[in-house]
Amino acid sequence: MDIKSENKEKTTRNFLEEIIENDLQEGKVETIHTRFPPEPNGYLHIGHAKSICLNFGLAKKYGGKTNLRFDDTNPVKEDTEYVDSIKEDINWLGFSWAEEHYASDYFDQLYLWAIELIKKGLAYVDDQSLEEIRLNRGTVQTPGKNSPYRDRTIEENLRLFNEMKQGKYADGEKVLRAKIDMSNNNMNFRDPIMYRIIHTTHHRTGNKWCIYPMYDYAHGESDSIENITHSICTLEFDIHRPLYDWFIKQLGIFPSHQYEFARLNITYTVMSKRKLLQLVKENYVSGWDDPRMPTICGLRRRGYTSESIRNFCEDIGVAKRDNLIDYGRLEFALREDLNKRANRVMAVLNPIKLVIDNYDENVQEELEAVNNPEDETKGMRKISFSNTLYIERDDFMENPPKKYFRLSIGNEVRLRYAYFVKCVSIEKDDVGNVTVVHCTYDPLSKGGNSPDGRKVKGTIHWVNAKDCIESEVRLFDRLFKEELPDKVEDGKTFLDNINPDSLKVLKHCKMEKCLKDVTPLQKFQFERLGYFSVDYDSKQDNIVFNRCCTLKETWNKN
RNA sequence: UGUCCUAUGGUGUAAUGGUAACACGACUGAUUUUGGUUCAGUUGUUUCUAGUUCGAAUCUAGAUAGGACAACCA
Repeated sequence: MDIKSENKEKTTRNFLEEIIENDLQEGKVETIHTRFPPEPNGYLHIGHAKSICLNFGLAKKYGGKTNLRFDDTNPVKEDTEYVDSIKEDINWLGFSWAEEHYASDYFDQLYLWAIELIKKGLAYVDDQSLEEIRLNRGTVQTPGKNSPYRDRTIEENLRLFNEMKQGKYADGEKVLRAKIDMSNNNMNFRDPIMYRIIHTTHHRTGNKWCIYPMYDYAHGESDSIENITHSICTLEFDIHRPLYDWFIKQLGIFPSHQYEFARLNITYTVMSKRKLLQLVKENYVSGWDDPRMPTICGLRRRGYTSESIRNFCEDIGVAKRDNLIDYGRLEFALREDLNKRANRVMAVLNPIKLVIDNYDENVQEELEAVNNPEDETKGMRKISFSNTLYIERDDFMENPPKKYFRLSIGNEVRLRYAYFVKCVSIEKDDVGNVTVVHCTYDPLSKGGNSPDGRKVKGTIHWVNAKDCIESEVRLFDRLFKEELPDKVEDGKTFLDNINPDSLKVLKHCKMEKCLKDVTPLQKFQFERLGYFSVDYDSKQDNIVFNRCCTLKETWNKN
């Protein structure tokens, strides 16, 4: 354990750590200050977790701090429902922010700075329509054309901008633009829009404003106001950095700097908020927290621990090249964590009755079982045993293949923590399905070992049919059939790649009675089956378990 | 037919001009009262071409490939 954690200690640095260490060393900054800037227009997903771990992790590592700032500059998409869920998820992940801010807190300051830019001749009010602006912007290969309103006087711009703020104009009638360069190779420099008119109630500022700043104008300034030293974002903002720097330079304010990393992609999942929203709105899943969703709340409900998610984010590293992480990496992180912390218990998902012919049907005895072989402190528990049990239907075969270690007629196996049993006969129904497996047991093998030293190859799990409880179990498979759900032929969408069999609900599963008083999110390993987490839908008389993931299977791979 | 970013095993990530390594996966084997865990081992890598250098994954140039950019989104 010590050796392992020592080995895990990282001796190398990623590119962001290098930048920070250089900045610290050269005295460019005294201490670092990062921020996590979600727009409250959707739930956080595993890609955000990477960003959260980076921003909070880096600050923590170098003794700095991290702000939470909601990037709420577009009232038509944003809602307090989302700010609440975002805060909950960050906390659950195990991070706490130094300060909580909203871009909307800075609307007054931003407005003043816009006036300053107008006065410097660096911004103007444009009357062109949306279409005209788009047309005159040119393309990536051809330069744009100056707006006919580009050379209005400062006085006129000031008056018009004020009238925009007063609500004198309708949505889309006018915008405020930075006056930069309509033929710049970087499209972001072709007189980017700073303010647009939106007559919509904002979740925080209500109806105070009808003009709202665009991302490019608001983000860098917000960073600057908060003295953010390292503004870390994803690669697609790389091309915005020159503009980010331009506004800060023209305003002469605190020079925050932006650094970009490659966003997380995982096989068999989609990560865009728009698409996740669509899955929710169109009922492909039960909600943002559906256990098949890659959202933080979905993963939580699926049974992921925050530690496993943090470990995952640490393991995958960070760089500037595009990446596609195997879904199995996430599962590995979960298994690694749950193996240590989840108590083991026996449950039969697809039951078949097993009757022990030579065991007294009036007797019920108690046997001892280990709660967690990886953690002695978890102790032991009693499990009850009788002549009538349930075992997994898969654990019996009438005509077993070559390397089958489980029950078949004439074969002996160990019932975990109980006895050796040998199958002597079976019963079938009219259509030929096996209904009862009859066995004899070896009384001397109590606890699972025979005094004569004879070995059995297989050990199977079971529950006592006479006092087990029943519950519901939900099994999940990947939500999409394709590794890259977004990669589709013309005319198709990612929705065409949805896996129709991603949810399987099992009722009347048989459980050890010790599971009767569980609470949501409590986790167990059902021996030989996988890790399971108690779902929020659980009722006193119908506990629901979600399968987090299976155990690793090293046989039967085809 | 523009500008910018990127290119290391199957997948990720290191190596900061000096022995290409770590994790996951895959495959062997050992241990095992979970076909789990654990342990030991095997497999397999610098996109290409030229240049600089005693020496290049690393620096330079070109090529190729992938990605980003033409929202009154963030």
